[in-house]
Amino acid sequence: MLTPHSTTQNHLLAALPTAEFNRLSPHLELISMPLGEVLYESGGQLQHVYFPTTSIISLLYVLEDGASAEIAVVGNEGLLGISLFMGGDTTPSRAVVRSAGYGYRLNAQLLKQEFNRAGPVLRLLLRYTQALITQMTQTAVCNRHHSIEQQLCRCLLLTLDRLSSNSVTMTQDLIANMLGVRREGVTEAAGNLQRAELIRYNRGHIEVLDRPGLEKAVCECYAVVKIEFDRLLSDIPRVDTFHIVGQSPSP
Amino acid sequence: MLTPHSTTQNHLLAALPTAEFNRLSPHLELISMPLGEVLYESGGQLQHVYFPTTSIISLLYVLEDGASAEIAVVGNEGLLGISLFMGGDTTPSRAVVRSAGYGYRLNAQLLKQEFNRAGPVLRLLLRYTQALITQMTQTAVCNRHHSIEQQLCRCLLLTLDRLSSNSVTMTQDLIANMLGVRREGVTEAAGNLQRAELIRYNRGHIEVLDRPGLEKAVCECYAVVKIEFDRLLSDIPRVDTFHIVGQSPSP
DNA sequence: GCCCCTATGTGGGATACCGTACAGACAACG
DNA sequence: CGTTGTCTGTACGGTATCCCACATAGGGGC
Repeated sequence: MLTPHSTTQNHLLAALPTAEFNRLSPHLELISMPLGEVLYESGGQLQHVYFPTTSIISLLYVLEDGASAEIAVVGNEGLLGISLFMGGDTTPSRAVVRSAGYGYRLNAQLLKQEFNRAGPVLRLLLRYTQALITQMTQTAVCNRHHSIEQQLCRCLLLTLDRLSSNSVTMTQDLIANMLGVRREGVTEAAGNLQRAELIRYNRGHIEVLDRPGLEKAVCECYAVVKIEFDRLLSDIPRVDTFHIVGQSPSP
Repeated sequence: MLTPHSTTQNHLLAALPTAEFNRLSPHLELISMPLGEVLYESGGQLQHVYFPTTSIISLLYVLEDGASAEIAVVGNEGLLGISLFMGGDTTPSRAVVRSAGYGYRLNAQLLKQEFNRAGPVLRLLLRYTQALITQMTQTAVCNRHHSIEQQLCRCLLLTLDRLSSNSVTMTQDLIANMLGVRREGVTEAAGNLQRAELIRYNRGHIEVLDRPGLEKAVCECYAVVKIEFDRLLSDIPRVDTFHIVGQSPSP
């Protein structure tokens, strides 16, 4: 948290061409996102879009009976609020901060205006949306076919990719909500990973000891999504006036 | 199959403003889509987009080990090939004809050109994409939390909505592939529905006897998606020169 | 140091679904 | 009219996950 905040920490903002970035940047507000904060409620009108930098946001779908499942994750690689420019104005899902941190907020109208110029911003956002769709569909299949333990690995790796550290703050209860399973199921899976010395667990703090080991234990879904994100978003033009620091996507 | 074919049978085509429709219509090819035909393979380049009229297409995701799951359905309400204009050029999913019929095919480049005019076609297609995203996310949650029987009901209702008849041609094996479960699981669920006199089953032919009964047996997922489709696509402007025949979405 | 709350671990019974194997039944085709 | 292949029904054991109940343990406030 001592690192200075910069809009370039968000890959989409960093990928904006200079002209577009300069139009938007005066309106970007840095905000803090505490763990558990609800940024969008299901069905609510979107007033802002969010560009996470150090925070991670979970798109959760909640059923009538309270059961839930995570359908996608948004971190410093993306943006929260795609339904704004897709035309719906509302989302059918809830957005919850899943890892505390910071992000930039932008007024919904301003983003819409920029989108409607039908220039590079539109193309960039649609590409990102396409990548997000891949993540959602992969989640659908993963929910059907893979074990809790595999999904826990995926969940941890998705989190690691969006953080610079290898220690994660998430209770088993929170993870259970995201995976749409019981807390006890997570306890068991986490116990297995701990016995295999892949992670160390302690009251809401997970330390990843062996990332390559996690990558061996995870299902194919993780890599598929990662590769698709890279394919769709790695060749996007970067702003020419500075370089991206830290977590740039691996080639 | 004796009904004359018209582009207006596809709701998206019917919703195009006159000018846009006139630009595209000379290039629309009516094609027949036999059951089981693969229109897109996972990872393949898209040469055409498809506007189904009487056919129904399944977006299937196939895992490395051959296991599969349906992530969305496209019928006369939509279009197949969104990743074309979203920027990816390829899809990570397979598109299979799940109910034989007809549809119109359009050259990929022509659709892209029209999309890039950034006019009503772009807005219409993005709205449709948003609706499709809802369907995908709902499928993800449904896969996690609902029983095979509920999902079978959903599958049948999705099919009915896209056909004018109430008899469906699908083997239990095909359904099992789409739901991502064993064939025997479908046999059992279908047996239950048959004993409850909701459907009648016979070697690949399902006759729906009691649609209201199916709607009572299905999970919430069906209605959520339907409502969202209506919300996003019901108020789209229709072509002013003719009326839509048949299967218009119920209000 | 003590208390309470939250987080985690454990266990036993129920259930939904899977994997496999096989039997009957209908249709198409010779 | 029989053969063959496809489609459907059934049965049995195995397993992952669920549901419920309860035990344990660390941490913060007092």
